[in-house]
Amino acid sequence: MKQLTPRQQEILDFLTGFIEKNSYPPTIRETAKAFSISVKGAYDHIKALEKKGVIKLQENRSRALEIVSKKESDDSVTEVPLLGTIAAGNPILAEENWKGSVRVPVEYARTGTCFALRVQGDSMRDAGIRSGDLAIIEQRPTAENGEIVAALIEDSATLKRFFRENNRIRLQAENPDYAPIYTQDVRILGKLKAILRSY
Amino acid sequence: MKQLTPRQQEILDFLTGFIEKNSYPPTIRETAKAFSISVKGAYDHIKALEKKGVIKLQENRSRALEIVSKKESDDSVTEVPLLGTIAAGNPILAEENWKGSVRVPVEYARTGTCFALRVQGDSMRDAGIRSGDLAIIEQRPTAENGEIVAALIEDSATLKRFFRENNRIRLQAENPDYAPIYTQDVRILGKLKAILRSY
DNA sequence: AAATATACTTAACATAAGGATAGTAATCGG
DNA sequence: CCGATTACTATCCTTATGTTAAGTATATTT
Repeated sequence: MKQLTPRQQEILDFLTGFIEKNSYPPTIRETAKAFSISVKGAYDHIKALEKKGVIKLQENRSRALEIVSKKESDDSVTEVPLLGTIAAGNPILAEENWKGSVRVPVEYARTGTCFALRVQGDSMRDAGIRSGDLAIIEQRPTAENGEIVAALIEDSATLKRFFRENNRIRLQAENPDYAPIYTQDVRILGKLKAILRSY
Repeated sequence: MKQLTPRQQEILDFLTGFIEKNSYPPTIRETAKAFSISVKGAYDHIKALEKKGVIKLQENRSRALEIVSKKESDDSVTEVPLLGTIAAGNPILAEENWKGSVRVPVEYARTGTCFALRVQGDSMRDAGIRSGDLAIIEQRPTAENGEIVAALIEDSATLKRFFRENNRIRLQAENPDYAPIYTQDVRILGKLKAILRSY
């Protein structure tokens, strides 16, 4: 990474400060105004910063500016991906399923093998799991009887209690309003490790 | 802060995920595209989120969106004290009450003002709170009607739903087997911020 | 001396994006 | 039953914004 000129450093400081304050980057015009220079002046500076590799831009998009810097890591928490709808064929951790990521204390999740789901519906109500809760799932292809698992039912991950019976699998909700699901072929995504709820 | 609908939660998850990934927020059109809905559809959702106070917008500026809770969240985890039996006279955070400490991601607790309790009993069963859960409490001397609070009852901290009535306070369990407690004088330790459960 | 980089200017353009208007349909609490 | 809220569609308008063009002036490097 090349050396920045004093002026470029000033511009960069402004960008960082702006993001710090507003949580989104400034437009080129906002930058221009802050330094009382022309739009093109600011544009050139920002392009120069991109060329020197300290920021990244996306063409033709407003405020699409990212400051390239070190990512902080902390070993008492892990980041696990938060998944949304899960397309049937794909590996569950595929980009398409990704909805964001959440930080979880290591006590609750192991990096790499865990992911998070936002609970929808009250089918596990009597197990104390409520709509809106964050479920931390440890990836596993199968489970023990009685464990709560995340299973793929019609393209969406659902929490149910798992029971292997003679020639079928029973997925049991924990709410009398829901009938058990019997199936020979179900994709088990993993087993429930933790529930996090915030008020 | 009002409750979000499932759809609104989805939208919010997308916003958070997008920012996580790109370091700047999406435009309304990008949001619309992600959900394959119209621009106005996405616009309404975002406005609804603003109205509910979970995000902040600036008028007439592209991507000028800030997620409110994320404001002070950056430095990952805090340690909060885990309290056991609480001696009546003492300040709750007195050494004697300490049973250890737990690490919690900052999203769930603010340092200094929060502490943790291990839930005992099933009096809050119907609120999805179970024996063994870890409750994160934010210290407060009082609470709003309907909030779940930790109150000091006979030297031990108990979770109950709080209601201020004419000349008394009603502490209501969330389980028909438990009668409400009426009292003129109760010590409110704080209000429930989060529930963490591990399997 | 020529080429390149820095640090700007004014002007113009295309389109990305926010926001308004109008309307449909379903759900929910009083 | 009514009004409010949720969850959208489709069209339109205006402004905001990235980007290019064309140019000036001063340094720095080759």
